[in-house]
Amino acid sequence: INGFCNKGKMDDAAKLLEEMRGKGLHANTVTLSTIIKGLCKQGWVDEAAKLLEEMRGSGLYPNTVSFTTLINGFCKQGRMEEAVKLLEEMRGRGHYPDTVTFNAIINGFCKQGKMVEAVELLEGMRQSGLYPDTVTFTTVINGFCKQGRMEEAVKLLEEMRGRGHYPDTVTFNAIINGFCKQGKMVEAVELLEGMRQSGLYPDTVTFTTVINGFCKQGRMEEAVKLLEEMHGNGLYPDTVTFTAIVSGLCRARELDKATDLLEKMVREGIKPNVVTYNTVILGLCVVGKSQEARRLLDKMAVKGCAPDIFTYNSVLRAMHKEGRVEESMELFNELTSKGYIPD
RNA sequence: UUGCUUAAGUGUGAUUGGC
Repeated sequence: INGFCNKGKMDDAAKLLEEMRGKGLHANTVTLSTIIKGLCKQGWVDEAAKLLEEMRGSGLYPNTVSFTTLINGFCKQGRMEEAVKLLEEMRGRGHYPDTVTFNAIINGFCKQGKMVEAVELLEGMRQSGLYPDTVTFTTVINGFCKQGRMEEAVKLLEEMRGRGHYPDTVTFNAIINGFCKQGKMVEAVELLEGMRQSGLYPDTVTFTTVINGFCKQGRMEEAVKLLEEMHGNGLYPDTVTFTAIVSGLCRARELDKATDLLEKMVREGIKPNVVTYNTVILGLCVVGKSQEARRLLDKMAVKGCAPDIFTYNSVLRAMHKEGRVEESMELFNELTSKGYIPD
């Protein structure tokens, strides 16, 4: 059931649940939490909340994990008031929030850019007898990074160390990304090379972050050099890594190299996903090759990668720019008939 | 009864040319 829920296949999960019942097996708290998570992942948070509510008095009790999962679901939708209300409710029902619960809420505030609330909660956890952990600090550090407040991010990194918490690779990745987004590649590379001194190893995300930083500055040679360095570190580029470079090549108007790289990654057994295709399609559109873009849109579908509204928008806009009104009308009809909602 | 094992929750990277 967890496997299906993680893949978003709620129908299959329901079938298994049904099969369980048929065999006289009872769902338990873990089953309940698993299904709540599955519903939330689909964006069906209200259904998840209803499910938790309905389980009252059914002998199937939600616990701290169940509540936290649902709280995280609300947070992911930016529904912070409801998340906080649920926090109160679980307390009222005798379930104590733990560090994971707070981390979910703190992340929710960070994603809304509400750093005051996030820091307040980080400091206020103690009053609930809870201690922030590496995830808590990383969450808030990332929040500062996303706002470009790098001084505060670094200050918090030092503070967590002072409090005896060790940053991990994810913490560094967040900070490195912050510097990259500010165009401060010197600092980013320094951290990439310096993290070993903290006993930490860069991973695929670290390299991809810095590679993307170089790509965004049009420094493709340095990006490719880093890509090659990965192997020496026992790391392999993944779909995201390749997409970052493909995007850089598109930006640099090197469409031939971008399409070559797309084919190369397939040969190396790394599957392009919808973002990768969108990147190349947008690249083609921008240089006025809407027909080639259209062909690639059809091809991705054949390869089992469904286009999304982003894909269609790129091609539609390019067709209009090129004065291909009929083709764009045709494509528009196609997307609506396939059930896509124009945005 | 005791022990072991397994299953659920939180943080980081890629596509978003108005010029």
